[in-house]
Amino acid sequence: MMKRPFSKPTEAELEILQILWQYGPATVRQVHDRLADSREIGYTTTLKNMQNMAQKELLHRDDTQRSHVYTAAIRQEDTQRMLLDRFLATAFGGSASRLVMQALGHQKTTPEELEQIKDLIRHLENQK
Amino acid sequence: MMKRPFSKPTEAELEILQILWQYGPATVRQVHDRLADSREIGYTTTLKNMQNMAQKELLHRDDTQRSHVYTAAIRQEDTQRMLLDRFLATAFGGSASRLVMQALGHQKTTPEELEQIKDLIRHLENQK
DNA sequence: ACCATACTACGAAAAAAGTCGTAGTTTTCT
DNA sequence: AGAAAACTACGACTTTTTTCGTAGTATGGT
Repeated sequence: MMKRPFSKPTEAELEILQILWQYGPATVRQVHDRLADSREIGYTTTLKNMQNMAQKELLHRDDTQRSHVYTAAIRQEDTQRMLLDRFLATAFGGSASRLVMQALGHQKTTPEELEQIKDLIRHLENQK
Repeated sequence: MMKRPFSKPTEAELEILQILWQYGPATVRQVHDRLADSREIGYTTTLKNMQNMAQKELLHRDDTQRSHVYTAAIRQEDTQRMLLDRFLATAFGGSASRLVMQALGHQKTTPEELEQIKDLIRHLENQK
């Protein structure tokens, strides 16, 4: 069963997806207000972007209400994987471990998270 | 001492940096030939990109020879860190461990690399 | 009912990124 | 020397992404 590929979201689109993933279905107004918290941006810009995204099927739209309600149409995990593959190739020349080292070394990671990662590594080592 | 910030390289620029980081100083021709291995692209496109990059100070240029020799002007580590920070924020909502898990789970990583990562984790756990 | 406010639709401008053709020089080859 | 090949400079065109103004319609308050 072949999944239909989805187009790569642009950066502006990712910002919006991020919000929808985090808060669930939302109106343009709600998304826009969040966006506007972090940067200067016009309402119609957000609107247009979300309309485009619905057209590209990055979002679903419920227009039974006057204020349309949008939902992410692609899963966060799938999207992140796709982006990661790309990023790995273009920014890290494909070296996953190099990326991991850099990510772990730089960011503050909680002990719990480190545990999780160790579990995963153990798992990887055992299978094979 | 404040380091001067450098502008974010575009994707095309990253491709070029990648090559220069890997092979060291090179001419446009050399870089272009490598690029052309992986995709269709005109010579003057590569030239123009590298000229632009020199102007932006992403590359240094030695023009004492007829074929100018270019060198990466920014360090691979610094660049990757900057890109990673950005990427982490926009694609993974800032969760480093989530990214790491995804990267390790998906890509094939060699046992040696896993060892390296384990070392790093041990190190992180001990300090604090 | 009237006015202010809130929405959507849509086109188009602005900005950013990528691509390449042409012209003019220098170098190499025969 | 003369022709062919290799380079750089530079402008311009194309495509992609982002941004927003304007117009039109619905809603809510008084």
